[in-house]
Amino acid sequence: MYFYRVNSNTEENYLKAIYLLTDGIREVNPKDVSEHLGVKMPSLNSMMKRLAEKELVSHTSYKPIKLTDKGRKIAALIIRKHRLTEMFLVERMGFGWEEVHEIAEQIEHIKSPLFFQKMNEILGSPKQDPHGSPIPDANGEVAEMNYPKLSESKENQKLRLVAVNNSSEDFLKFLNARDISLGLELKVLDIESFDGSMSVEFADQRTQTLSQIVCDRLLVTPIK
Amino acid sequence: MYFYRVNSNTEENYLKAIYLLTDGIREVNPKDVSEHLGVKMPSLNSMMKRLAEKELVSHTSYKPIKLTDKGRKIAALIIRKHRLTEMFLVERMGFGWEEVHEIAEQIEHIKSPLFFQKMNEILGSPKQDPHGSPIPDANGEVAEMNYPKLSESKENQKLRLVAVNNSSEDFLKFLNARDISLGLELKVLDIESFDGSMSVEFADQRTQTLSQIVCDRLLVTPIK
DNA sequence: ATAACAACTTAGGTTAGTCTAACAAAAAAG
DNA sequence: CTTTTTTGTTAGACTAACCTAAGTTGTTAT
Ligand SMILES: [Mn+2]
Ligand SMILES: [Mn+2]
Ligand SMILES: [Mn+2]
Ligand SMILES: [Mn+2]
Repeated sequence: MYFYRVNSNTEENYLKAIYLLTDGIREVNPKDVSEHLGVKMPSLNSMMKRLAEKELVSHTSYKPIKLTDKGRKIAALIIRKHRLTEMFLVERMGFGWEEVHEIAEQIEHIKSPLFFQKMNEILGSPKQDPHGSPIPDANGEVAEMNYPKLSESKENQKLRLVAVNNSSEDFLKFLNARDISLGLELKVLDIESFDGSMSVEFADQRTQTLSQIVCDRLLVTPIK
Repeated sequence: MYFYRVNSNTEENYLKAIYLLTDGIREVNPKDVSEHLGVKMPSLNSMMKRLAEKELVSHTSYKPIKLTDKGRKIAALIIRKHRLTEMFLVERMGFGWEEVHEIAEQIEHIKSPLFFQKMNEILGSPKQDPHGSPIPDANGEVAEMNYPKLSESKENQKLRLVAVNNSSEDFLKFLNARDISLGLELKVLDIESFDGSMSVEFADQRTQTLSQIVCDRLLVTPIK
């Protein structure tokens, strides 16, 4: 019978960062992780030693970082808790999708399997979070959805907005102000070749021009 | 314009412990606080220095400890978050009253005023937690309810169970097993003078004998 | 009043998690 | 193929939160 070693919140945040930068499976350069977390390289470096010691990451000097199977599973389960929380906050507590990330960043570390089990039941085992990101299952398995960006679409294509790439409050408020939310149907009318901006028509006939930066952050799926 | 200094989870736990041992206003001996928190005296001692430095407690060497007004308010607001959380877990997430304390112990430290505001709204500004303890208001003011213990009641008195003194999982499971929950009406039939145990009759005619230890933990109010 | 004991404080050590400064390796530029 | 720049590592310092061991103060018991 093994003892279940609990990781600190900080360790969990490092694991999650690596997961998000690698989809769990690729490698990532230390610098990118340190920037993602907002810590300096020596902090990253000593944490990698600890996590390597615990066999949650594999890392040899001057080489990129990768999660081990064990590390990947732990990270996926933290992300599961994060996304379940976001869904719960939106669906059961009346939060807007732009308000939930910071709170979920904290609640994901709550030590209580039952708490997240209850959330999951209440929500009916949701498969996506409020931003369209997939929720890993209770074993840490993720159904990878590889939706294309709106910016990669062609003219006249009819699309449905299924996820956003970026959950920053500013960006989501920008979308709110324009009544752009998940599930929205749209058609690409025109693509400006010199700046990559797109004119799109929404289901309710509204027409808007979206900058390339915005189009890069909207994930879509073709319809009809 | 003042900057709002955030306290660490640990600092919050110390403040809360002192509050619970003093009702916010009395003094308490360092030893009692250290035992309540499960830390050794030197840990308590150095934390008292920090909190005194921050003007949240007043403490001079070899004297008992007291919260300052500032410290009392902060502590009451943490207790508010704790009890709101317990209520939310029971009322909106289907937890039993015996399951919520440990989770609330963690969630009380979540940094998000909006999160607790939403909880409060959803619950309709509850005045008590699932164990009958009063929930401080948003200014940290508490309506002190001084319910007597069942053990202090006289024979033939009709009573309603309004709170429990102790929220340990074991005790609450003991009550669950006997279908004893808040609101239950009961009558004291008989008091054993040599061990302080009581025979009580519940509203549904069931009759039980409760040990003094149990009767000490049940808070009641007279009816009719 | 003095001894014994419990409560409290001080000194100093540990681990987690961060940082800056200095150095080493790898990658990019010339 | 050097030189420069960027990336990564090591060393060492700092704070928060804990501990043990040793000494002090205050309180009870004789
Ligand atoms: Mn998020
Ligand atoms: Mn987090
Ligand atoms: Mn509680
Ligand atoms: Mn707590």
